[in-house]
Amino acid sequence: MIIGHQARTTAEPGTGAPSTAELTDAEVDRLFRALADATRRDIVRRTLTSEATISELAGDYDMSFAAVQKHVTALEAAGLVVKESRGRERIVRGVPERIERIQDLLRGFEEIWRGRIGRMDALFAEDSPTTG
Amino acid sequence: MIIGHQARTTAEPGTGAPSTAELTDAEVDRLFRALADATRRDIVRRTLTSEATISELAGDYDMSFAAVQKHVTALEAAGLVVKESRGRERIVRGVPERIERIQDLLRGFEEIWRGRIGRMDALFAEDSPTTG
DNA sequence: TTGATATGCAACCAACTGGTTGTATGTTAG
DNA sequence: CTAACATACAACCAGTTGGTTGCATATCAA
Repeated sequence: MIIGHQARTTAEPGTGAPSTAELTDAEVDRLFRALADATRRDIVRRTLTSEATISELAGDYDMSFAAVQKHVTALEAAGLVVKESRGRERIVRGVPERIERIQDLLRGFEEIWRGRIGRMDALFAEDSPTTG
Repeated sequence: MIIGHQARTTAEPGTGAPSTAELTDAEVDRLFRALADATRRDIVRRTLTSEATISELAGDYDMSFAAVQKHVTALEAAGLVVKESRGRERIVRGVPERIERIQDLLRGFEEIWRGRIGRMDALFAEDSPTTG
């Protein structure tokens, strides 16, 4: 069906994480990979409800400060959180728009197979008049 | 907020991919990781619309048969596709329920921050009677 | 049986991940 | 200034990933 799927979307805007605009394959990769870790999912959940410093986050997981810091960096690269400097601290906040973006992506998948079902319905409709 | 987040759900049902039942952290990991690759996303898209053999899939990507085979194995382990034997061929089909499951997960995230907004609305409601 | 096709699987490899420790730098408190 | 705190970052390491090739096995076609 598709061979050059790695060059589907527009060029990379700079490996950053823009809020609007199409996502490149690499960005979608980063997005899903960032969520493929329970600690990172938990950090996202946490920072969606209330902001937290890296120290606060690090205090709640059974790993080093540096490890948590790297998780936050991965989430930031994926655009799932943003960091803001406040004095010597870094405030981490979840980015709901990014979650919605993933939902959009999956809705795309959903439409694909809904489309298949729709076609099946059409076939049934040719046989029986009231196939709901 | 949560420390023992790795032991939230029920025990693993056998590293398989059941259609119903709660997903363990490890299963969610596998699910997101499986989607963190453009080739695998493309295979899922393809097999959601129409089934395909491994050979057919392998023919469309610029990599070896074995590589595509491993991608399919990863997707199968994540429950995103199922394989069925038909003679010497293996028919690969996408599993829409699994996509829906991820949507459910993300909807959980959405509710978290919607909850925050809801609380903000409540605060505004105390000040002005017709906010929204 | 023979040959072509479709798959499965193991061994191998480079690159990446997810953790560690150590050190440097910037910021706040006395 | 000095000490404590918060962060950044580099180096290191074991395990995983994503690709390869080669070989074994099963099925289909003559």
